[in-house]
Amino acid sequence: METFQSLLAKKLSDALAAAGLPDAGELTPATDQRFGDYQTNAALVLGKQRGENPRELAEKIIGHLNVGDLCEPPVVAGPGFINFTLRPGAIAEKTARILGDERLGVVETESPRRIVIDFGSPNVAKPMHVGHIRSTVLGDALARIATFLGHEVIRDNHIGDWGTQFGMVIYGWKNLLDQRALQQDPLAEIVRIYKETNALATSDPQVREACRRELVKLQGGDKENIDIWNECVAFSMQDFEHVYELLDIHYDIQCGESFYNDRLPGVVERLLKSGIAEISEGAVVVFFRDIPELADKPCIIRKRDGGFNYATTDIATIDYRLDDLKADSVWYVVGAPQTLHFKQIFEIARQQGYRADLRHITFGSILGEDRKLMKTRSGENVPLRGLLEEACRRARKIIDEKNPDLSEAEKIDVAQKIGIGAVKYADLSQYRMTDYVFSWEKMLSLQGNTAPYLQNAYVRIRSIFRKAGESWHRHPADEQVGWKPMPLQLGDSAEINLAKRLCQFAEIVPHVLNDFRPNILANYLFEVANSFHTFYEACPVLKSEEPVRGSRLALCDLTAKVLYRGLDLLGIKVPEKM
RNA sequence: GCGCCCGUAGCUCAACUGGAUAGAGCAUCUGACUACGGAUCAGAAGGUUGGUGGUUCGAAUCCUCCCGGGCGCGCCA
Repeated sequence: METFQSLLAKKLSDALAAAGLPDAGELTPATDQRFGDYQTNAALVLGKQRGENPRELAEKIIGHLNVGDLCEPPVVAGPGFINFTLRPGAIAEKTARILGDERLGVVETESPRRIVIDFGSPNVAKPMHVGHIRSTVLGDALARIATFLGHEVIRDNHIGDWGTQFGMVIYGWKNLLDQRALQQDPLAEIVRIYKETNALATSDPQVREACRRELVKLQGGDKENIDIWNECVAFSMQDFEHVYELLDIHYDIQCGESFYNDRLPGVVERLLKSGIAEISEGAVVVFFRDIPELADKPCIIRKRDGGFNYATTDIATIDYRLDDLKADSVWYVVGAPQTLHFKQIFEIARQQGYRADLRHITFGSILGEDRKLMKTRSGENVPLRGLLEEACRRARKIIDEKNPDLSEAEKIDVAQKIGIGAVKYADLSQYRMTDYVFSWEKMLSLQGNTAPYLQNAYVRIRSIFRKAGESWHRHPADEQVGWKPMPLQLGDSAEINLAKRLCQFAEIVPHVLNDFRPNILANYLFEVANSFHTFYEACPVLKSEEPVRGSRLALCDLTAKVLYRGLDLLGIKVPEKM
């Protein structure tokens, strides 16, 4: 199904051709309601190119525009914009058709790709903390949206389950472990011994050396150390799974760093053989002499002591994803501090001849109330699990106040949907590059541009349908077999605005992936909820007469569907009551 | 020192990638409750987009130089 935007873009293109003009400019939603619904700057661009008067060009283009079925007659405005205002009849017709479409008008991509999305990636022997929210929630939302648009998505959890920290964990396990504490709260005890060993190692060179030896034994396949490592990984995975269950985020594969161990020597060997890497000061290093930006920033892929580091692992990971998984594209949802690292390994991939689309999707840092960076290794981080449980507790408290009549089971379910939704939405509704100030109040506030506001709009609609009778009892997720689009009656400006908004869903969703910005979708959904509330105040639904009543119910129905689907694409659930 | 990112209303953030008079939400003020769920709605107030110079029909957006903040820069991940 074509969107208004794509329909008008085609008509514009036709008109330009008919006028003997080249394609130029773009057709976009109007920047302001006063300018109608859509606008094009084609005449401005052409005027500049050809040294002609833009307003005269605009008139000429309008003379060839054939949009009477969609719009009022287009008008020239300002320096030479052409403005389009949709006719209510066209909006009503489109709205009805979207209502009958399972995809709500969103067309699948014409060039589906296989995309590996690398997100989350917590470290073993450390609990997940607030710093993991952004990558996890953002990556999941992008995966959902890409899937909906017709791409084949592989969600990969690149767990940090290998590396020098295990020297310390194993040393601590052998020397500091408290068995009783391990049984009570395994991960907490592992974290404790890791932290204590870390402290010892910084002050005592002998401990540091002992940790290094444990690491070498682990890497050499020592049975005792491998067993300890396995246990630590298992305990950590249990903790991760609990968080993923709460978040309702699930992976297709979880190939952690250790998965690539036996591939590392081959990677280094191949890069040396092909001349991409060379030996420098005893280490194996890749230099980027031809790239000014990286010229003085070499990348070490084998340390002087023969050990591999995470650059080696990431190169092996790219090989695996492209050669074995046959990915066309890999998206790394990883914080901005690693920008240089990814530039390096992407460049190495390019030098090896890979032509896949590799993207580092960065995001800002999580800051504390003091506006300083929350440190990963400080040990003072807020555990993610506790944070999510706290969110649910706070949501529960509000539900108890606002809606005490719900059953206990409903309260538990609703509190989880609201609490988790609030945390996710807080992240997804803002531009990913800006730093995020962590704040309980901000995250859990149920006022304003928040998940609960959107959920409430949905709940109100569901409440209307509960009262409307049997024939309207379909759930928005249910299939609609045999739905016949019926003409809507759009009279009130609140109805027209809401309908236009709903038609834009198909324009917004694909746009999110242009720059990996779910906040565009979040803001759109907020506008939908806002338009709905305005409509809800201005236009009685159940009390109005047919055919207006049916038309308004249809509008409510589509609003519920758009909110349900839109929030689902963000990984946020909606309750039926709240 | 070099490189990357950021600076928008008192606060938290938008602005569909160069479009018209820069928009929301909190907070503040004024209205609307015998309510299709008020977790709402209508309205007011709030700005030299850090500063400067430039590019052009047009700049928060692009280029220059300053100011301020964050992050990174050979054997950690």
